[in-house]
Amino acid sequence: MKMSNLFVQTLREFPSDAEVISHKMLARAGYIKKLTSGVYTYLPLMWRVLKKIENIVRQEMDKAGAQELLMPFVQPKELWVESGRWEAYGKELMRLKDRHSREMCLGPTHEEIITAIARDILKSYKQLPTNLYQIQSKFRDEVRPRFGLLRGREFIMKDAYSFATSQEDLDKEYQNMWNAYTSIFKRCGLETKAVQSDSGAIGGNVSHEFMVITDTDAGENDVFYCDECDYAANSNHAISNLPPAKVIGDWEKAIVVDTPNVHSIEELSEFLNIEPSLIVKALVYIIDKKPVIALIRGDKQIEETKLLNTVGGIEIRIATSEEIAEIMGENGFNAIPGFIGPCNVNKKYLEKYGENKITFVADETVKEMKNFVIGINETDKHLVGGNWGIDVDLPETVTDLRLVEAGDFCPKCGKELKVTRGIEVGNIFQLCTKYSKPMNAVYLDADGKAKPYIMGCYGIGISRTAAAAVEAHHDEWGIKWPLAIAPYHVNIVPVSIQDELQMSTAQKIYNELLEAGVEAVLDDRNERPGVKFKDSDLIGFPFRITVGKTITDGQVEFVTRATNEKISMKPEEAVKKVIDAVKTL
RNA sequence: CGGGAUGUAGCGCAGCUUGGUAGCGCACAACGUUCGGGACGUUGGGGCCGCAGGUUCAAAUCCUGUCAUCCCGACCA
Repeated sequence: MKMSNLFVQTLREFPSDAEVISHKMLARAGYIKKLTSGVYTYLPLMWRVLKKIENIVRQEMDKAGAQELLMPFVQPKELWVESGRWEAYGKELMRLKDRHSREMCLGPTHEEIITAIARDILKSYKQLPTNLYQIQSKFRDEVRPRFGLLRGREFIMKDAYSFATSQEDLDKEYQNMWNAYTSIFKRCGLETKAVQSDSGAIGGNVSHEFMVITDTDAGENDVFYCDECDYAANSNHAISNLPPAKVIGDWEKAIVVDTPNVHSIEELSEFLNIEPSLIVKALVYIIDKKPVIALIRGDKQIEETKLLNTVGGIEIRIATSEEIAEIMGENGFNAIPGFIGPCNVNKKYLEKYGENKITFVADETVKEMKNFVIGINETDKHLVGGNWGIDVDLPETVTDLRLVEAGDFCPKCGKELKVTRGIEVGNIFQLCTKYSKPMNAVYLDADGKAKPYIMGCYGIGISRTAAAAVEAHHDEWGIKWPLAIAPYHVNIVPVSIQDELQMSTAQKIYNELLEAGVEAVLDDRNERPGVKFKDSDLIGFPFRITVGKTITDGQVEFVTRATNEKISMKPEEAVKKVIDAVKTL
């Protein structure tokens, strides 16, 4: 490709609406153009990168025995009603109506469709196991799209779905996909860590996310990991053992004390001069419009995903002061946050809301607490020296709701956990019968009985992987693409196109590389050398061959973008170096 | 959905306080001088100043509404 023909416009400045480095770089280097919030055009350079990632994914998926197909992007409501997700998926599902007022949606993922296809075709255990995948644009109407390609609304995804007759076969396929993913990301030049995660709206039991580790804002997930063993988990799923803390108070018996204007755990611990770990913290949440009060040890935080899963809800948020007053405010109690508690709750307002009555849940940390401090739903008062079963009833539901912190102990080996940020580029789920059962997707087993498929699903964000690669590989001058996913392998830059020897040598190098199957660009523009070098660095060609004045001595300059190392050598050596590097792919 | 901000040429911005019919840099086109890390000069093309109302002789500028975009929070494959 001649640079003069390449459809690209690099910018002198970063666009003002870009926040993270991958977005800034890709926009400035002419890879992407925003159409509307969270929706981007992939310009020719970007499309080449995406196709390369797709091809790596395709090769590894095919090698792993999966078969590619392509499902429709627009989907009918009926299938989503069958799976129960027309209600459950929430506002992220982009819904629309056709001219007959039939309700449809844009595919955010394809479990419903693939399950419907499978049940029509996979009738016998003899056809199983099998794994089907596609690479396609998805649409999710994100509340707040941001970070360019990292969290767009429209994005390209590879999604695979496996069908098996047993948990053993699912386990096998899960491991098979795990291995394929490891190869895929490695080939893309990305270091990833597989971490345990919550399965979210997709549902199911076991799941792992493949994270590109990056300690920047672009990493939207907190990952807890252990250096000593292989434990690693997303914060929404991580568990830990706690360092010792004081959980038994010094009070002889339970008494109510005045705690005027004390609204937070911090203030309360200061006021009473005690450890926060002696206080039972009560937080009022609204989950799917119903009030939920969650109890946890005062020095710990609630992990909302865990709470949501415990209650079985979809939408979660902290209640407003007004709502707390509405829900809890009775008997002269102002219901100011800070004095809420599970005890002393008037039966009247437990029942007042009918189906929306208050649910109480507790984190495991509170169970072991004794002689503790707790809110009793009375303004400016707390109970000290309280005990479960005597002064306060422990909620029926006691489970892990706690957000892990760095410094907690690894649940596997007991060493201290560390935290880092990660970009999720892939995930694998064991769905089991989550979709096959409600959708009545069954096969006939050897014993002649109809059984639901044991399913798994496996996703890779193609466009997100490209952005993550930029996050991982760049410097102040621009992108440093890994060779395997770079839009072109090499850029050949004659310093002056007026110089006949420079130009003819560059042209010769270019021709030789093209003939060898190398993806080369010849910068034949009548620009000053500085412009060409800046563009070359910004666009991120893995190699640059500069043909300048030293060509009179038979030398060209060979630049490796990854290290910015420059070496003087003969043209034929430079050609060989590029060909050799490309051969390793 | 809460809080904050911004919409003026492809990109980055000024002009708005104090209304008088739009400007700068980059990019683009032409010519000339340049030519190893984003050159310089001259000339030129490109804007319903987000949109709709209102006030006014006159609105990019003041008022109201609306839409869009971005940031923080909330939420999240």
